[in-house]
Amino acid sequence: MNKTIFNKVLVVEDIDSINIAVTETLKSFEIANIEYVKYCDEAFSIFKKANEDGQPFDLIVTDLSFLDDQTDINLKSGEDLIEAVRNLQPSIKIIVYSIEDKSYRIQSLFENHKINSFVHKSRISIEELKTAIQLLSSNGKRFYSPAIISILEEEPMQEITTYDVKLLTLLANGIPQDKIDINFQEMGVKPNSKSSIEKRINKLKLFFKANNTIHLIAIAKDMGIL
Amino acid sequence: MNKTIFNKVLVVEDIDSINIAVTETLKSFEIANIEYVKYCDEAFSIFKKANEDGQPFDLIVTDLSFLDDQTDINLKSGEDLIEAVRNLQPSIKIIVYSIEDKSYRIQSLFENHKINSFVHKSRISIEELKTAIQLLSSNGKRFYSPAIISILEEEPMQEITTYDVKLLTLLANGIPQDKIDINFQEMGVKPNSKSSIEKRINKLKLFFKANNTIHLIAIAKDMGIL
DNA sequence: ATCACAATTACGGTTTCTCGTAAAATCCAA
DNA sequence: TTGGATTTTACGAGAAACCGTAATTGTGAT
Repeated sequence: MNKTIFNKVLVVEDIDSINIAVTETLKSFEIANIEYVKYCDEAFSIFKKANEDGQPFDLIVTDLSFLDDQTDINLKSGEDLIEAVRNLQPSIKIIVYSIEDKSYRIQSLFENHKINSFVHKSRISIEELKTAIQLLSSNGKRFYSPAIISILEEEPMQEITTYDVKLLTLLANGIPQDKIDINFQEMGVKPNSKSSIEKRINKLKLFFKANNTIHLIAIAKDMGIL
Repeated sequence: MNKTIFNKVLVVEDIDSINIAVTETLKSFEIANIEYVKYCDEAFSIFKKANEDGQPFDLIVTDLSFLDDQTDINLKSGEDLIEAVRNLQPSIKIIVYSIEDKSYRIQSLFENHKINSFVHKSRISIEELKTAIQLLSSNGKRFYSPAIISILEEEPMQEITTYDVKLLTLLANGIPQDKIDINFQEMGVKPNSKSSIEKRINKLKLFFKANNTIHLIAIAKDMGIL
């Protein structure tokens, strides 16, 4: 029992206490080769070497955010790592193990980064991690932490486009509303008149029930959009 | 060796993987009684009972932020728990083990909550946690994670008062600038004329190098002040 | 009590943002 | 291609925020 199809697993997690517990959990499965690292860049170089040596990993368990300890960092986040890894070896299975609970970001993980499972760091996350690995091994099925599923369902959030994110980002960076048209023109972003920008900000305020633009940016920050 | 003066320790940490690793670490010391919980409220009731039974804890290791899983939560954060515990048993030793890295919040922990040590969750935090316990046990000395010391030193941040935080909070909650005077009057906050509020916002914008109020709130959010 | 200095408040002109309306451009179906 | 609807852009009046200055109040030292 506890046998999986996985022979070689890479754990990417910076915080040592979590890294220890996850690695320990993996040992309860009969996995021949478990490696763990605390930096994305290190993870990618180990991954790349294994691939070139004909001994590729078949599962990665990774966090999303990492402390920046040192200079000269190439891959700054789990997203960056996942993208680099997927380019090199599209078939790799990826489980994200993270505290993230913003629907916007989690949806993006599945849609843009094609991750296989998302385990939410929580009071019962080690059990969920085991389940995720079992499911992925036995029939390749995805796993979402149940607590996350309800979050994904309750807020469609499809309303928010990349256009909105660019707009909100400029506002949050202190660009005055009536200078944003210039920025958008330079960036080649399409509806870029003062009027359109004004209207879009208004829609966003309605959507997020914000009293004014300041409130809007605060809400966007809270929701993890910015 | 590895002997400490601590006989009864309470670990308060919601994420199971971390909880496991911390508890395991404590077992490497010769501590007779280690208990661990995943909720602040549960922590306090256990703490209180131990105190009443004449078997009080002499050390608490706690996180700061907790997922809210359930309804009817009394103590919502590590700060709340620490305050409740300090009221009941002022002599208790408290180590905070957290990912927090905002100077504003950490300073407040030492100044307002009189914690004994702060261990920053990091790639080397388990070793630091051991050091913190040893130091506290042998000569009652504080421990700050070295990475945090540099953060505390580089930004004095004493400029930011509770008045500023109240002001920024109202702005972030969508209260228009020229209605804040009314709010402050109702709250009994002292300088509360439109003019003073305006001036204070201006100072904050200078201090944080913000182009406008929107930018200011975004920066405050990023720095963890809000 | 009085003076000097700082903090707080008041106020007016200017800029920026807001909101409604309407013209112009674009898109899509018949 | 044409008409109708939607999207984008333009504009102006009113509201809110910004900025400089000045009046008022408060505080501490003598």
